[in-house]
Amino acid sequence: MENSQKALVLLRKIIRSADVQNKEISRRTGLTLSQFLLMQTLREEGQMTTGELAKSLALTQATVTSILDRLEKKALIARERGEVDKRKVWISLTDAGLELMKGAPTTQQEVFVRDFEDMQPWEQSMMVAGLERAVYLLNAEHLDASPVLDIGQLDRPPRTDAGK
Amino acid sequence: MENSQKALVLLRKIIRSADVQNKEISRRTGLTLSQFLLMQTLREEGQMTTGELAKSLALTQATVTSILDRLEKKALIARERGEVDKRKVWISLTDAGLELMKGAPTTQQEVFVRDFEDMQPWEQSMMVAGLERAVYLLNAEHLDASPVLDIGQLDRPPRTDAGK
DNA sequence: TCAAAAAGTTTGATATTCGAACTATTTATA
DNA sequence: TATAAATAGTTCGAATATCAAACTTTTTGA
Repeated sequence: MENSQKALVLLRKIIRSADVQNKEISRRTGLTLSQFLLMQTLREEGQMTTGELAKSLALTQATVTSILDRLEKKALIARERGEVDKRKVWISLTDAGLELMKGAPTTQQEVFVRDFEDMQPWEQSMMVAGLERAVYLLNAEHLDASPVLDIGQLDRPPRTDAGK
Repeated sequence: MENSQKALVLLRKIIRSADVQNKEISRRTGLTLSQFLLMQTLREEGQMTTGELAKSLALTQATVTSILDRLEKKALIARERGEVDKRKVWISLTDAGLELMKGAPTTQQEVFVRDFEDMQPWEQSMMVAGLERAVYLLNAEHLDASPVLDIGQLDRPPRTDAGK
């Protein structure tokens, strides 16, 4: 098999594996997968508008609105009409929402990290280098992604709305 | 940043990028995302049972049945009752289904392949090796959850219907 | 000033998704 | 060997997801 085909198959395996993980975690939190991914995005990015959420999740605004409706009913997110630009609606996690996401046990990732740290340094570097190269080819460097496991992310300074 | 955190960030970038791509592609084929992913799995794995599909996609059998219903109505997949084990139902792509998937040569993937082939052989090998290692780690953690047909097992032998 | 653009919601339609109950078949065991 | 348990798949009902199109409100640009 071509090397490029091998790489594509491996990438798809990574993606599928992540999908499985996300589904498991979302079930553990009592959320649907879409709700969980939306909450995860919010946790990473802080306050966002409906439109930004839609773009980040590759969904339409209408879809995001309907997911937000349900999360709001559960008091996991809050809507706030923009003050500068009154068309915008700023979404943020409530305390309950933050708590739920903090409690989302990323056991899977913990296992990944433990196994990773068992590898030889040269192996670690090789893997990171390989992944970096793949991300570059996928043109995905610009995508905003944080390591979900990193609890420190939770108290990232709130995004400044200024430039919006 | 820790190497392991770097790796997690890179993996998440790959996953988001793929999600966006998949949504684009599925729209182009006139399929929903779920239908597309199911067809993609079939194309990669060949003939599969409903249950194997469900496990591979991290869905319940009931869900897969309903997606299959719609794909069958469009004549993109075919069901065939197992001969050896009559409880099983073997799913395969029809010619039309194959054609549709062949015709979905994701532009993104073409770009990926072209760029990949521009790389030095040693770089190609490094990337494949890195990805392989990542897939291995991701698999290892999943093994305890579902011992049977694990997602993306590395060197799964080509499917033989005999023993089924 | 006012038409177009932008942000978000609503509506209506189809699809996804699950758990639970069901049928048919196979396997295990007493 | 009889039969209880397990396995494979479907059906059903209910909650969600998802989109396109139409709509409201607000901002921008000419």
